[in-house]
Amino acid sequence: MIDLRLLREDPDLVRASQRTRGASESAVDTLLSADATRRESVAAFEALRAEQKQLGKQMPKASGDERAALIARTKALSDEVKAAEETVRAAEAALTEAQLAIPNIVQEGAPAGGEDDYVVLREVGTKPDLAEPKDHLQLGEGLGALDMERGAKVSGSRFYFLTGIGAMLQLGILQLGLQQAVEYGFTPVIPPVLVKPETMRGTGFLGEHASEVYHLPADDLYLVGTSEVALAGFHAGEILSSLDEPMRYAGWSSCFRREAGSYGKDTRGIVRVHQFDKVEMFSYCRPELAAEEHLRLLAWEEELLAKLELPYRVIDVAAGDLGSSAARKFDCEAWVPSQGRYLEVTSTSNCTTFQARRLNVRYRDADGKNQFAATLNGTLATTRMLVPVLENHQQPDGSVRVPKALQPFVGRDVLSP
RNA sequence: GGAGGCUUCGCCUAGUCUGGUCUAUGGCGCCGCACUGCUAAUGCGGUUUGGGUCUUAAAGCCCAUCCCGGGUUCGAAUCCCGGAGCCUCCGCCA
Repeated sequence: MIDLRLLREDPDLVRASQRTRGASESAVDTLLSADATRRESVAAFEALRAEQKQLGKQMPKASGDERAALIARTKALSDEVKAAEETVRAAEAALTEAQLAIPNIVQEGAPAGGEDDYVVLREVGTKPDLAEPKDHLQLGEGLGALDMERGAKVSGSRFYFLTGIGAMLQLGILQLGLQQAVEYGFTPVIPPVLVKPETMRGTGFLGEHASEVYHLPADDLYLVGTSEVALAGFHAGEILSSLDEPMRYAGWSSCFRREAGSYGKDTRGIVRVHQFDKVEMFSYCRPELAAEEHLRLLAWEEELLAKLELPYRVIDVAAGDLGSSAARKFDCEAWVPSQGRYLEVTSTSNCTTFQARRLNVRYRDADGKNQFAATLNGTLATTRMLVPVLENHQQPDGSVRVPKALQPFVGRDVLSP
């Protein structure tokens, strides 16, 4: 959620942000008035409550008629206090609702507009020259690495088995990612993948993404769509004693997504699936350092893509496509020869203090004051990377060259049928 | 699954039976100051968090906060109900 103080001081900044996203400007005025209403109701309640406490103090000393009069007075006051409290509660609920309706303030420099208004920052690597590229599914099946049919038999569409060399390849990619993260000082984490509603809500995934999330009603738990959820919740409600250096975590987990509303989209192979594995970078840092930390996460993502020897491009995602928590987002898209297009394989978001405000993650600054931390996340390695890895490194005979960095994990330099 | 115990301002802890003087005790830690010819000891002071109000700002004042949510009451850390977490024992499973 956005900072109400900032909103009061500079509502035009928020309006401008809404404009770049193509989102509602009137929501800003709704929030402003909800804020004013809440403060009025709080003041009214507190005045009554102060009187009640004042009179309550006289009670033990009073006796006889005086006491009877006091009780009569405070009895009436008691009802007024309860009513005022109820008003405050309603005002607070209205405020929260209005506050949740406004997404994070877009970082300066992010392109305005919608999904197609991204800006390509750079293209890296050389696309392979393939006469008739096979797609990852053909290659994967040919290698005995991927079994979609049995995935569907056992669990339904968008489920799959990674078998033999496919399993090794995926583990290799993930381990390569985790190893790199550890080298750069990340704390590796294997988090729970089932989380409580408050954790899911705190990270913002029960808003516009609610239909994407698996819910287990018997236990009222949610399956995470990314370990970002658990890593963001890790320090929820805490005051971090020092944040001079960013606190960096690398979460390794399975991820679950319902992919509701994507029927007919990316139905072939493992591009879009209900369950996959991912190593996710997550960083808590001081807000003023968030922008540079964001670039660092992006650089680490690119470093991994380079190790996988993939051609890719980096895009600066347009404001309208950021999602509610991000102020800025960069995607790395790997080249997919069979489709002749780039495919998103990693994504890094700077959530500034938006997510931390909801999760109540703070740190003590140099003056000893508590401030909300900034949170950032970025994909390091994921199942989806199997697609460009198989396709870009394929050879005419259907074998696949293993990138050097993966060879120690996979145990061979060429995968053949 | 059953029974019991616990949860207090960073940590430990008093207070809960017997509701008001709890504006929550003490210790440890931490911060500041004083003193001593150095970082030790001692003394004094400060030290939950959030919100409101006022202010250029600070201070001040007010409200909330004793795991969470309800209730009883003029008044709840304290009594009642529900829930969560932790611990112990029993059962079950491994």
